[in-house]
Amino acid sequence: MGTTQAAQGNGAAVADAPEPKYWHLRTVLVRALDSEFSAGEVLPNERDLSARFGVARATLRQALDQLELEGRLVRRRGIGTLVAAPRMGVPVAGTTGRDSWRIVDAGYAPAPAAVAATLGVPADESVHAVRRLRLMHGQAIGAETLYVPETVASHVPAIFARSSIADSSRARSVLRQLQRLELDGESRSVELGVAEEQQARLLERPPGTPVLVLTTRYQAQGGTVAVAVSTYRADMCRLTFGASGVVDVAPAEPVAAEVRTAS
Amino acid sequence: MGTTQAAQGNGAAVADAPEPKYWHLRTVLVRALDSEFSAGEVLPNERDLSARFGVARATLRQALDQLELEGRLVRRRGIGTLVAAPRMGVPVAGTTGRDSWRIVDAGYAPAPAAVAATLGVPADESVHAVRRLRLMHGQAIGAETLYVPETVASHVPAIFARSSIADSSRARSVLRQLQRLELDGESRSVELGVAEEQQARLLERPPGTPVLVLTTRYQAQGGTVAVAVSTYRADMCRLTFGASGVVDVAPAEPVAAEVRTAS
DNA sequence: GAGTGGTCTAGACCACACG
DNA sequence: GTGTGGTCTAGACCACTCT
Repeated sequence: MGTTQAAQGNGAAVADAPEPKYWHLRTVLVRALDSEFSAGEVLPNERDLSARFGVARATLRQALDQLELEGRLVRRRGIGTLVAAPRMGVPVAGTTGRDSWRIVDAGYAPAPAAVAATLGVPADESVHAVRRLRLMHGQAIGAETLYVPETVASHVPAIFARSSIADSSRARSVLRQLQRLELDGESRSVELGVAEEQQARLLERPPGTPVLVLTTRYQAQGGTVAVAVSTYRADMCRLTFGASGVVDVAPAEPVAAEVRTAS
Repeated sequence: MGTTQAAQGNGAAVADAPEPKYWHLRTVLVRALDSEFSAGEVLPNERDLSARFGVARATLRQALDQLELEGRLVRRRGIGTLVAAPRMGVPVAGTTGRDSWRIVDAGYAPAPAAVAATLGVPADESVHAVRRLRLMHGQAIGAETLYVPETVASHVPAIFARSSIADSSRARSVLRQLQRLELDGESRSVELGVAEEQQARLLERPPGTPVLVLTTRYQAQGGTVAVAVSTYRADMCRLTFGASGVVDVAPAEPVAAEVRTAS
């Protein structure tokens, strides 16, 4: 090494698979985290770490980015980089379950196009929208917006019925009516997304934070009577489905299972 | 701008929320993608784009990283950056469903600690492991490893019974026996992960690719008789649950729903 | 003020796919 | 060879938190 470049400096395997430095670093750090650190501990700062490993800070950060995506690190501006606690198992309730939710606000406005289509209402028709936060251990881990057409939640007090006043009276009223419905069931989907400004603020994270987007369609009378779009912090949550909403035992972390593949 | 620095150059909002350049760029690009591009189109190359927007290439790439995480872009080395097709709805079958799976191989080896614990077998005890690929439209979208204790799949032909020979005979035998079981149900969980070398190879993606990790616990006779760990490409998949495994209509993309929040 | 992570730059080389 | 994305560097400033 002489010039300015670096790219695949390649410290370990000599000439096989040009493993990127940041990926190798990640592997090293994973091992260190597993053996020498426990949740809540503070890592050395990025400048020290990058010096210790002989890489540029940007490269080190690329490795830390990965680990943060995996939920193994938490970085706090002005504080440092901490070892994250294991992900929480977040039950996805069989019904509009009885968990710790905190109502944020509610309104009456046109739903996003995709939601309107699912609900089978005209694209520009206003619906009730309830926004709430999901809490766990006093932590905001998810933000949800629940969309309910007026035809479903028709008994909203007259004061709110067609206004766009936002408060928790409307929210409570809408939720109550939804719970009273005889639901045929729910269908759900999960995908990866990033938090936009609004969600990011609710989750107390910067915009762009990866989130698990859970979309729930509440079915009744042969149609979809409500849609909920929830965004859960991908770094902290493991969404759990299934008959029992109980705490689950296995974190299922070792993705790269070793399976003997030859004689 | 005169010196070398840049940081919060802040092109738009003058003095309000110091929005990072890359985030602003992302917003601009999202709009462009929505209005001026369609799936499969090739974007201008990164050097041109960064010049056009007056930012460093690294900054542009930060914006593209976000869009790729959201599954809106696909970057192919040596080719270019393409507009991604909308995510596929991937049904998570109610049972060991009849989808397009391709058996990769199978083996007999100790399961990862977490899996062993869930199965209720000693940590060092060998279990059957079947690895298969999930295909959709001829595309590999997920890789799964299924762990079945020997006590459950006991009728494996003698030739494979306790050897570590890996082939599809063992795989088929194990799958057949699992399907014949009377299952009480399955419980599942979904979390975000990154593909390690092995999975990455199967999914034809570089290591570190974000994946949705789906863990399925098959219940029978009051216990867990098998565990499957599946990793799905997070950029291409939307995992769908629910009574009907049918194609779903609403992509639920607009996460940042606009809810009137004041008078 | 000192220390931390977050953002940004300018320039370089590498690995890959194509003609 | 040419063009593309992928990796890496060295150095800088910004925003935040704590003392």
